[in-house]
Amino acid sequence: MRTHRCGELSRRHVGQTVTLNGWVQRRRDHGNVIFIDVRDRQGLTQIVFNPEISPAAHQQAHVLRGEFVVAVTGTVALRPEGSANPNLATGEIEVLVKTVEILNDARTPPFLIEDEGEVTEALRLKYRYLDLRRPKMQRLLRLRHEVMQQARSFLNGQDFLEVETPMLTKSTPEGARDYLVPSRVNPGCFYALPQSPQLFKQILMVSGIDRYYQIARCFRDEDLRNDRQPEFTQIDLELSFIDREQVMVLMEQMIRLVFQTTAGVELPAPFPRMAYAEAMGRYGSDKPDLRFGMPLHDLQDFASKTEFKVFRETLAKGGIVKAIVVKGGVEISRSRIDALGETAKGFGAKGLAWVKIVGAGQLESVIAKFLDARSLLAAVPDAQTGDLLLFVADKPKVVYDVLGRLRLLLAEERNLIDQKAWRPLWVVDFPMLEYDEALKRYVAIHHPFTAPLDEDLPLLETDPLKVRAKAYDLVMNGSELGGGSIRIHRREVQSQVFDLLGIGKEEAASKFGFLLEALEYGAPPHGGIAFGLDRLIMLLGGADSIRDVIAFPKTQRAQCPMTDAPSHVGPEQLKDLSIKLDLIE
RNA sequence: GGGGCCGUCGUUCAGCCUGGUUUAGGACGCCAGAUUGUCAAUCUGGAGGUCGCGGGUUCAAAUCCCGUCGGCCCCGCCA
Repeated sequence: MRTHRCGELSRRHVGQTVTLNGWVQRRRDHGNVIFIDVRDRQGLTQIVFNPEISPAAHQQAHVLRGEFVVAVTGTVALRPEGSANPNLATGEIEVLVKTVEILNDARTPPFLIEDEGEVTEALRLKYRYLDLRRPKMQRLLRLRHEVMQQARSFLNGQDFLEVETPMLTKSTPEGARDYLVPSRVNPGCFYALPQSPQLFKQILMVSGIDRYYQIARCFRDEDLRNDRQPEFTQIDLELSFIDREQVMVLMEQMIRLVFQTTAGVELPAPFPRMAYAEAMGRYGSDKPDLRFGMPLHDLQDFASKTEFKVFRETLAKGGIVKAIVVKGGVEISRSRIDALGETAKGFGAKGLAWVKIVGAGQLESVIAKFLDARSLLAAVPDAQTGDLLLFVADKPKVVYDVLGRLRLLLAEERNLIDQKAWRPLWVVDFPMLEYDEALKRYVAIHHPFTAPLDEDLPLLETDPLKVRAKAYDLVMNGSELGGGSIRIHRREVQSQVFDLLGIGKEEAASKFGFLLEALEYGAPPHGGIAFGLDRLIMLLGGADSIRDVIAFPKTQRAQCPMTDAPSHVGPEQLKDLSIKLDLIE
């Protein structure tokens, strides 16, 4: 079989007799001389069939077709003067074939195995094994492997133990919808596939594992998106006897190493930090994209003094007024601004006020007569002649959300994003709870095991919404790479939080009883974090869909076009599981 | 649950708005022949499509209407 890979031969090998195995990429038949590119994971090598070297092999070359699997043996030779191919790693040499063996033939593939020319994704997924032969997909799979290896090797070096946790586990309240698995030996009972190994990794801390990690598959039965699959992978870890500062410092090292070794990207040290309140106030997002400016400007003072009724009434009702500055935005047409207004309404705003600064102290706007140019420009020092200001007045949550999203949309539209920049950011001091109007109760922003800041502990009883958590998210270029927290390690605090979340004693006992009990047996202070591996690969590899970084992903309807999963099962299988179907039309 | 875009030879795209001039066209691929230096080889010739599916309007439907299936994007959802 093979002596070399298709990407490794160079002028060093000239004169050697080698055997290559691989797939026929392309055949160029010149009559007497036939060229074939043989491809494997490593690359391409041009092999030459010449009747003067081997009439038999030359004869056989006529039947070779794309994607045939071959073994070729021949001599490595320098290509003739002027015929080297500088675009090919092996372009200086070629293999003069003595013998060729067809290891397998192949049907004509439904699409070409090359990066050029996009093919419908449905077709790619049906023939995923062919799609994965394409260099782009090979590169992404390799990148994924390398990221995992770098993370593993870093964590191993830091004395972490890789421990596997169950896939068949217990359904938990809160969070996403669970994937359920019926239990045959316990009729009527169901396992849930883990949404994350959260509870187990905390238990492992109680077990004295001290430092745990796992490249963990997680399952969430929610609707899919461009960056969301029903099963995805986390680099999941947990540490004992640490505080959040130590976690962040350690994780920065890991992320910096991964970026450096797998993508050659040097990230700043240390990563900047930002409190949640500042992220929301300045960027309208808890995962701000720092590759461009366009911050939100606070207009409380200005709005309180203006004649514009909408602003004043919003303030009177406890709302806020903020604005973003679109540099050079006077050129934006009225119809485009109206469309932005519709977009803003789609995001939940009641409306979008706008002002064009057409000259020194000169405003152009339907509301210009209510506004004093001088005090507006004083309130928004960024704004200059030629700029467009967009205002939203509403409850804080709406203002942040709408302006935050407009900020991203406009940055994209106006090409303000530095595509080469890498801007990591730790977002810290998240609120622990928010109030869910629909459920009429508090819900955990991170999860119910997140510890409150020590100094905010008393607020748990007096003003729970003011309580900040020992949580941290790592954000890169506006997407969340990972998040974690220091956990509650004392039973009484955990019970208090469950009370606030409206999780009764009985429910807590039946759902998390094992964790609560474990906390009573000497649980060490602990905390951890989980990184979304798929999204990390997307960022590093420049992939525009999560499906491109997963070998066998699902379509938007959570189906696999290759295997046709999920599928119906026979009555015997259902009977074994004590399941009767009641399909709703 | 909701909104949007898309579906035409193996692939990809045009044609659709404004129904008939289309025997549904181009490129890539495929097949055959030619070809001794190509590497997205080239040249010549050829095969290949019930226009996703069903129904309707019409003298006439790829084209207009309704429904349906599938793909993608987004909102909701994703502690």
